[in-house]
Amino acid sequence: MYVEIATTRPEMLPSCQIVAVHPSDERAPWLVDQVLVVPLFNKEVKIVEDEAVDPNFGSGIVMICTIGDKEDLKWVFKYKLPIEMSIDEAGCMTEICGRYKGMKIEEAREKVIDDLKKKNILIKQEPLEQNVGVCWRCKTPVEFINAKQWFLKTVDFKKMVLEKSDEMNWYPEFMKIRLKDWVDSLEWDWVISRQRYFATPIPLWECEKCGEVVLARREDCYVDPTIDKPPVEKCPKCGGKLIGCEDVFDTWMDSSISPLYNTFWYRDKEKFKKMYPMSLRPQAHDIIRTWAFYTILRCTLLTNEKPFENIMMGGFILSEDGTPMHASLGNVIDPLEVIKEHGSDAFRCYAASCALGEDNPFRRKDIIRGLKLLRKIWNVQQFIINILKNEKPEETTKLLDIDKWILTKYSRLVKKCTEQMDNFDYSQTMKDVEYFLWHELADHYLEMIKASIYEKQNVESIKYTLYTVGLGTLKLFAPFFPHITEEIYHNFYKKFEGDKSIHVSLWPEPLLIDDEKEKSGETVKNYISQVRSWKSSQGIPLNAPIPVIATYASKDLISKIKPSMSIIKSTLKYPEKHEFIIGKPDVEEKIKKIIPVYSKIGPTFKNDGKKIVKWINDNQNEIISKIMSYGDVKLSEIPVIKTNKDEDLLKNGYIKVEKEVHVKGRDSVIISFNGFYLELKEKK
RNA sequence: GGGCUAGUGGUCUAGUGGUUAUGACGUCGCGCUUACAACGCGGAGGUCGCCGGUUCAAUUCCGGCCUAGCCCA
Repeated sequence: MYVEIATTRPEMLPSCQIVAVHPSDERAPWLVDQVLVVPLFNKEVKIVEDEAVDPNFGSGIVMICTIGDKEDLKWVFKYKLPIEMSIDEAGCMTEICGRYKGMKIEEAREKVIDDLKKKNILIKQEPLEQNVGVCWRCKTPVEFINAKQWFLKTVDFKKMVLEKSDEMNWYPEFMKIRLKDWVDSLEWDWVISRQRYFATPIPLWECEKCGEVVLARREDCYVDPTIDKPPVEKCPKCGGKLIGCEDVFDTWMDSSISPLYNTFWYRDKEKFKKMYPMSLRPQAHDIIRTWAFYTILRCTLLTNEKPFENIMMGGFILSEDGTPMHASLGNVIDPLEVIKEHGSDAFRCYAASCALGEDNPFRRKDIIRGLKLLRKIWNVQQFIINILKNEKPEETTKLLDIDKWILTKYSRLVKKCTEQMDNFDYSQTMKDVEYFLWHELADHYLEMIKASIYEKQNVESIKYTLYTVGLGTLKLFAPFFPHITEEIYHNFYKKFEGDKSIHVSLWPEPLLIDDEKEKSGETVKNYISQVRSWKSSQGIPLNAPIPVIATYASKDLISKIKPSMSIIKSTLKYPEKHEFIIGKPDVEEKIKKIIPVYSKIGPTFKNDGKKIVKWINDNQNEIISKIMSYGDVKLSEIPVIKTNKDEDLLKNGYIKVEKEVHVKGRDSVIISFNGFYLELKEKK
């Protein structure tokens, strides 16, 4: 009689301890408690029943060896099996393996299989895909060995660690789940001893005879017990010889006290009280189960308090092809060389553009973007400094609409950036500041005030605004580009501000939020940029005068731009007698297209929405002519749906119209955009 | 195998339950404009990984799959 067993580790037969079958297996009732003889080794083992056996794997019967895998280890503890090792530290078969002793694992495996075949014991052999732990360097499968180690009690403190982790803010939040899953899966304590050459020695001696442990005295540390003498001559218990511990600590034993070390724990009570817990732990996501976990565990055990308030998880910088950098792959990018070539601020621009917690391929080209931005910052600041003429402008209440506009924009930016930085969303912050500097301040505000400054109009309010926004923007950039911002600060702002470095100066505060002026400013900005882009499209140089006689628009629009009349005229080189007129010039307007508004039609008509949209698209001409003659179309006029509603489509926002303007008369040209109509004297 | 995350123009990336999806790099065209031509303006370039579900409407929410990254003492 025999029992069929499938195994991936035939070379472990000599360390087979028991054989297990699932309790529900129909063979279980007569197999359990029977004794089997291990082939080739004539060793007697018992059969047990165990829920953990997978009845669908192999023959449904499993042999338990010391120690093939993690499952085996569990069974070792459960059934208190003897730990008879078949593989030694060198990866060779041990004494108990008989004629296979001294062979390498693979060799022994082959020989055992051969011998099983010879004896006709092997029934079947088939390939199996497996997931085995391997050495990260040489890819050799990792084996369990039986060795004496030092442990730190950990399993008892799982709940404590999770509670402390909940007290901290995790950025991004989902990284906390990784810690939780790790802690929940912990089954044994932390092995803190390592058999290595370089690390912190474990400061203790053991009695040769009775195993008594003698710890180093605190005042004697740092201690290397393989060199230094123990604090007592002989074993205090039996008088035996004391032998220094040759093991060293797991590296995380050292790194897990970094918050304690940095806050002067045990060295300066006051500093410690002030600084602990630390405000921030920045780290990468690959060492959550090590650095983060062991730090929380150890610091909490020693202080009863969490080690830090916030934990921020950066991603990896991958190689340019998107694969992780490894010395062995030869795809490592040396940051020092990048910095040497392009400067560290440009490099930081790339780094800061990577979203928190996400891996990003390194892109040399993104550093070029950084250089461009730095150049823009420099040029904008030089322009501002040049206008300010070595003076700090007085605070003034006589602000122009566009001053209030840019100050409002700036204040909103400060508010947003402050909130984002508080949440470690630095990549968004850098983009927001960049957008503001480049596409609000430089492209629009500076363009709008330029002519005014040259003509010496409104100089005070503009100077005040430039100084405020210039310095504030520089401060917002400071965390990202510490060098260029510091340089500009020292060159100009420092003598007025007094702080010895921009990096110790106060973070800016929002100072003005004016919704109304913000809207006016936006209108002026769009007006000017539309005219500039029209000039550009006509091939007219931007500084060439254009004969725009009048601007027509609604009362509301005119009231928004009229206060900025002088800015508009000087910026666009309008003739002095240009007029802003409420109303429309003598033009003919034609509706070109009817556009359905999905966000209005959808929620109102649900399933009928599609029919309505189709009807609108199919009946463009009919709808256009109805609007031209009656001003609007009613819902009840749509034949494809039944409705009692009598609402007007256009008036109630179910549709939008696209218009085309035609000129009436011959000696002027009309350009129109966003509700404005500009009348130009025709050229020639 | 398990947990977490990501997949968007050529490349990298932002973002959103509303139909014309952001920006950068690259590319093409136009323009020297008293801070910046290493600049400005404009254009081209996308079945938002695949399949299904929820919804009037999905790139977005849900489920499955594929691919990639990190971790699994």
